[in-house]
Amino acid sequence: MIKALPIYQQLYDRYGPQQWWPADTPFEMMIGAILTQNCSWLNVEKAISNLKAADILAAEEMLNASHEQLGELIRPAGFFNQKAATLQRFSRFYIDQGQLEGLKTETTAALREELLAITGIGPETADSMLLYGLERPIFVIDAYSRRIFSRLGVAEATIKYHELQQWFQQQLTAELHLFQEYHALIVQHAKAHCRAKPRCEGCPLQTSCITAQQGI
DNA sequence: ACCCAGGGTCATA
DNA sequence: TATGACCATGGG
Repeated sequence: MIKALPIYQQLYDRYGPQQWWPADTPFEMMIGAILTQNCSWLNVEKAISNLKAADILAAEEMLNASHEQLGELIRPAGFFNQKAATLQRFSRFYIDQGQLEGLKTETTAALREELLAITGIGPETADSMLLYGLERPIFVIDAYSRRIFSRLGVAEATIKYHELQQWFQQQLTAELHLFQEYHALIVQHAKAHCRAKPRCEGCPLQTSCITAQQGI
């Protein structure tokens, strides 16, 4: 039976602390979570840079901007029509709940339900916001988590989001810092290791490359 | 030219 | 419930 903590330790030994999420403010973090959906972080940085340059990286300003202007600014992050609409729906919610101070007073379960009710925000985006923006100990699952842990034999490749999340949360103590670092390390492993050439040399997980086509 | 990226929604069977 | 189409840009 493979345990989650030894895997974490191997990743941490190799890559060190990640200090996620890269953002100046919680609101910027949550905007980044929407923008990074199925798109490389490099493109997200361009979009965020555009939003900052236009001085609308704030909830009120984002609502005042037109759909067309917002879409143009975030164009590098792809799916810009969908994401522009999602950004404005999220900004509406953020203001209605009393911004960061208001969100802080809500329970994690209530916050999660409310975030998932926003069209364009699914489980991974909501949990990323909770973990890194609102500092709640929720374990974030992504495509890499599925590949790694299915290839390690922990679960089927088609395991549901909630089930794999429960697998982690049941055996790890719910410590914010641990959950934040663990997810970041999984992403770092995909970036730094699996894209290295030659691929998969000295893989700390001994499970080959975790990109979609290059597995075991 | 192809594959992929720090997903999510909606229609269909 | 469970696949498939669709959204769209930029890097390797």
